[in-house]
Amino acid sequence: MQLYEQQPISIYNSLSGQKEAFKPINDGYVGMYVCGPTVYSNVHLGNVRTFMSFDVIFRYLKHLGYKVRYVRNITDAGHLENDADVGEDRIAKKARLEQIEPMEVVQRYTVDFHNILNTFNFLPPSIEPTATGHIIEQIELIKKIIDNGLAYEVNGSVYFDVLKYNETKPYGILSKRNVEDLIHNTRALDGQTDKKNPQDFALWKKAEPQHIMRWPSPWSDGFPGWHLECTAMSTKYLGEQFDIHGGGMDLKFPHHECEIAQAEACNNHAPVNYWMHANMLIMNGKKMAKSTGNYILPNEIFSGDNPHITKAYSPSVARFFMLQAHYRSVLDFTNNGLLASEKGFYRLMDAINVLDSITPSGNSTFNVLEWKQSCYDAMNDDFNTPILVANLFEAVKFINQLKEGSANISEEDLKTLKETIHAFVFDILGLVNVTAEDSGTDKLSGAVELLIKLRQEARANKDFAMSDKIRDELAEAGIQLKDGKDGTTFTTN
RNA sequence: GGCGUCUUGGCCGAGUGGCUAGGCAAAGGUCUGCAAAACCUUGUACAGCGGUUCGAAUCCGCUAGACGCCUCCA
Repeated sequence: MQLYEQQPISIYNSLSGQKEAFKPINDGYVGMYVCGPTVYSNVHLGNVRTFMSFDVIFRYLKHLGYKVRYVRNITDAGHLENDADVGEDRIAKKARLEQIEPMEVVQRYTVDFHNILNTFNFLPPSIEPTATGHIIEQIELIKKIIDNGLAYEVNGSVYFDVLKYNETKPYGILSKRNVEDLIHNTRALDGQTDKKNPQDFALWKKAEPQHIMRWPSPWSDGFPGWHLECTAMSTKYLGEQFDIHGGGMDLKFPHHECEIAQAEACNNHAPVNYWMHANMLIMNGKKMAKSTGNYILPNEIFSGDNPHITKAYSPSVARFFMLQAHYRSVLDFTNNGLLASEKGFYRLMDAINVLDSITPSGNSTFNVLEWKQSCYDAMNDDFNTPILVANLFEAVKFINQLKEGSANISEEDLKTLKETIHAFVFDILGLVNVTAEDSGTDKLSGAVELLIKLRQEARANKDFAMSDKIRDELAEAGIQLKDGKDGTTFTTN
C-alpha cells in the first residue's frame, strides 16, 4: 500500500478558485508542468521562490509514493519585445548588445540558473525541455489550430483568433476575465499591427531582417510565439491532458490563459486539471526591480554582498525563510525576516542533531504518531509548509525536553520521530543540515577542541581570566563556545 | 480606468464562524565562577466603519491602504 492512499491531498485550483481533492488521471502517476525561466539574464529571486514551491510539491508527491513526471522548460527563444510588428526576439536583442551569439547568452544563463538551483538544493525535474528544441512540434500545433479555423496568417505571421475562439469557448476562464472587458480596456497600440483584434496573440512571428534566431516554417522564416512552447512541450511529454500545471501568479494572464485556448483549439478539451499559481516575492514591501535598486541576486544572499542585507545567509536559511510562508501568499523578503529565520533554522538543526544522542526510556510523554499525522495533514492541505514548520517546532520542543530529562520516549516512538523529522526536513522541505557540516571533523574543529580543553583546565584551576580570554577571543574570531551539561561545543555561524 | 489578491500582536507569518499556530524579539525563571548558549514559562492580535449571527479576526457591504495583472515578467 502506497502512502498516497492514506494521505489524501487537497490542492487549491486557480481554475475553480477553491481547494479540491487531488485525484490524478492515472492512479499512482502525476504529470506536472511548470513554466520555467527565460534565460536572458540571471535568475530572479522571485523565480527561485516559485520553483522552490514546486520543488517541495514534487518532493512531497514523490514521498507519498507517486511516480511523478515533472517537466520544467527552459525558454531560450521566442519572446517578443512588444506586441507590435517591430517586435523582436528578446534574446536576440540582448545578444546584439553584448556582441555575442544568442545561444551563448542562453548557455550562460542556463548554467547560472542550474547553479543557483543546485545551491538551493533543488531536485532536477524529470525533463527540462527547451523551446528551441521543439520548433517542429510548435509548427505542427499552429497547423492544427489553423485547420480548426482558430488562427489566421497575415504577412508571414500567424495569430490566434481570440474572438472567434470565444464564440464557442470562454476565453478568460482562468483569470476570470471576459473578452468584452479586454476589448474595452486594451491600451492604445503603438505602431501598426497585422492583428485583426488587439486581443489576438502571436503563434508565429515573421523574423525581421536583423533577427538572428529564425526557423523556416510554412508561413515565413521566423520564430514561435511565446505561449506556444509550453503547450507544445507539455502535450509532448505529459499528454493532451495532465494533472498539474504550475507557474508564477503573473503568468496567469495572458500566458496560461493562452495555453488553455491553444490546447482547446487543438484538442477540444481542457489541457490541465489543477492549475497552481505561486505568489510573488517582494522586497522590503515593494516589487523587486532592477531599475529601482530594490533588487537582490540569489548569489548575493550567500555572499552578503548587497546593501539590503547585513550579512551572508546560507542557502538553507534562505530556503527555510521562504518555506515559512505559504506559496499562495505574497512574501516580503527582508533582512529582519532572514535574521529571524536563521535563528529558528539553527535551532531546528540543533534539535535534529541532539536527537541522535537521545536514549529511549519508558513510555512516551508526547504523542508521536499524532504529531506525525499532523505533519502530513499540513502538507496534505494545499502543501502548507508554514504549518508543517510549526509542527516541526513542536517536535523541537519535545526533543529539548528529552535532552533535559523532563520527558520520555519509547524506543519505537524514537525511531518514528527520527524517521519522520528526517523525511520532512531533509527529503520534503529539502533543507540541508548546515551546522553538522560546519562543525564536523575538520582541521578547525581539532584546533578549537584543543582550546576548549585548555579553557576547561583553566576553569578547573579557577583561572577565569584565562578561560574568559579564550572564550572572548574565539568569539571575536567568529567562533562561539556553548557550555552545556555534557561539555562544550562550538558553532561558527 | 478595468480585473484580482491582500491588510493579523514589536517584527515575520499561519489560520478562518465559538477551542494555544509557529518563528524572531521582549519579560521572568533554570543552568553557569560570571556570561553566552541552551531550556522552561508568559504575552491574547486580527486596517476602519456598518451589517448578518446566540457568537466574527473569520461571512456581507462601504471606506482607507498595500500588492499583482491588464505590456516581457516566476
